[in-house]
Amino acid sequence: MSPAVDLPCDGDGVCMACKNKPSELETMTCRTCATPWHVECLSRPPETLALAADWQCPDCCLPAEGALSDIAASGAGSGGALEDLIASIRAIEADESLTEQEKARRRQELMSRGAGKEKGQEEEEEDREKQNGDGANDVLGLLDEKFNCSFCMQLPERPVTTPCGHNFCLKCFQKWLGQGKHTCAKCRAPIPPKMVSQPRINSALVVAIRMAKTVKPVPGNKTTVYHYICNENRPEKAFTTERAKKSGKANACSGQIFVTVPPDHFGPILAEHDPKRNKGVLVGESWEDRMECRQWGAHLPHVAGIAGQSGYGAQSVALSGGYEDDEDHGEWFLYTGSGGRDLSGNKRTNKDQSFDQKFDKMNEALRVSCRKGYPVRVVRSHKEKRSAYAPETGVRYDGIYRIEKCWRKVGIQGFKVCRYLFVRCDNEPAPWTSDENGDRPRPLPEIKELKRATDTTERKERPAWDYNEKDGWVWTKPPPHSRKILASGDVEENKSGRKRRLKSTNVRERLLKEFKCEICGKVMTFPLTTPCAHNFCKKCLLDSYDDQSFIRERTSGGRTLRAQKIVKKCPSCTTDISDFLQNPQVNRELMDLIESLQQKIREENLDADEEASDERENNDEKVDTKEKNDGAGEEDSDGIDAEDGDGVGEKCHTVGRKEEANCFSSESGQNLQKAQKRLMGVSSAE
DNA sequence: GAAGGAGATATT
DNA sequence: AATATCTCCTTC
Repeated sequence: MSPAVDLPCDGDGVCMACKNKPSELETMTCRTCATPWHVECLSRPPETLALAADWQCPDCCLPAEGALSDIAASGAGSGGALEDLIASIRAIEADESLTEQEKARRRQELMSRGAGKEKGQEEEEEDREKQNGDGANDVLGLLDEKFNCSFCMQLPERPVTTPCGHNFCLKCFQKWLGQGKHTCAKCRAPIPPKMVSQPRINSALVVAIRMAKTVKPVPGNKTTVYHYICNENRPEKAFTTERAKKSGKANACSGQIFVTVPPDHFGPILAEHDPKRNKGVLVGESWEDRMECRQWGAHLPHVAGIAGQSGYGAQSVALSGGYEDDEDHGEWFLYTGSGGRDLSGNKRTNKDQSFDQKFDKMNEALRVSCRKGYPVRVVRSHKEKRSAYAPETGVRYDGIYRIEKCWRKVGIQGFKVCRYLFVRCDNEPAPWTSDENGDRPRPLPEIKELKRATDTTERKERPAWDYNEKDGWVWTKPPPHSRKILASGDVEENKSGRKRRLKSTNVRERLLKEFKCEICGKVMTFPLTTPCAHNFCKKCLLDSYDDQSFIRERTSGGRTLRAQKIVKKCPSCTTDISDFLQNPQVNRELMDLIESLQQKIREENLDADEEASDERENNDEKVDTKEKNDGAGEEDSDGIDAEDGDGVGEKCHTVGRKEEANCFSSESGQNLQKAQKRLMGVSSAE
């Protein structure tokens, strides 16, 4: 429609004009908007090398139609505005502390700010940004940057969707149109005249974005995916921060956590938790040091020997020779609790005990694992020099143990220490044995020191991790539900967490409802947004026109008349969308969002199913929990959480205990199927 | 060359 | 604040 419009390169570096991918030498980058352009396809390439170095693209430079001048004209209006703006942009460019991405963001911000903004609007903008930051982005983690308006880099306030399926703020869009641009700023597809003169707000998006912005950050769920994503931006190896480098000191930063288990995951780390290798953490696997061991989730704390939470349980321990009372017999060992040492000041290596250990903190966590019969992962470090079972180098995963008993005794140094009897109970043989089978239940060793023991605790209930002839060592009840709802750094892990979570579930489901096709009423598949801002499944919309042709041939008395365009009204209004229907483009951003939402909901349903099982377990235990009040203050009852399952768990209540114990692992598979079916019910539009 | 001081780091 | 570490650096 327009003569020789200059086109830049797209995100993949392909020139939108000639469709070739020019080499770096053949492209020029605009100094203002940092967009690459194919030099050969420019209608007016720079004449000299000097000009090329300081080149501005056609979108940014031409005084008559350039964005900058328009902004200057429509903005402050004063003569110096343009110069000011350019000076500001140069300043951003020159700022070496900014990343390229940050520079681009600031440039965009400046451009949109320059365009005649009233006072107070900036503040509003900041608020909005804030909300984007800890609201939408964190809440759902779904309305991420790819959904932002490409002009202002924010979630669209009044979103409009082009027929080519791209979303922008109305204001930004209109500003763009005001510059005489009648093509999509993202893909350069032409924008129909009707939309130019009267852009429509996509109200489905409005509601969705508003909802996302108004909810507070929610703890995600404990799904593996979540924990994985949290670590994506870390390097693969442990690293040294700039700060540490400066002082020439330690390399104590952990690299990525590769496994997708929550930090308080009990038991083996299975293949399903290991997206990287898909094999899980195997017995005998070893790592260079505690940092690397941490990355594979076998034992997370990089200093402490016990991983656990008082009142909840301990997930893993490390044997590294820190306590001289330890006694290692391979298949069983006596472990000493932590504490009792004065490490104040800089006495990090102080091995001298100066006070009694108590069953608190980590020691209490171990005691909980003892009472419940939880599986505890054990790693041995080369630093354990007195044990024949310790590895020569590095840190090795030796499998699952159970704590059969714990007590206190007076240790070698004369102060009381907490003691734990660990007995191996893994389906895989230990790294030091030539036996090809895993452990079988074995009689407890005779412990001489038990005679002088105090505060002895033995397990009274059925262990959560136990042996049966058919399956070996398995969970006899659902593993404790992860309390690590948020990623590291979370401090708000309490009862209110559950409320917010409940809300978030609803929000996600409501969000999905917002994305209903206006024809089939189900969540859209391949969503189309018409220029009149109505949303449909691609299939629904295309199917609703019997006559697939766009032009009607007319004849009159043997004479061919001018062909007549067939009017195709939008199913939701009277607008003729026949032009749009010729080449309807799926709103990919919207589709991605919908898919993410569905994925989240599916995971949450799975989660809810598990929680329902948790509750059932709790009910069973209610009788004997009375005597235990340990950690009551900080432990929020799992039973409350279970209500999240919106009735999903109901059915499970009819399942007998015995069956449930045996088929626990297959149960989750069934849940997956159930969840998938539910989801299909919502989303299948075909 | 070994031992230990000191600073960094992550989790409770 | 504590912790069953890691590293670089200094001291013996």
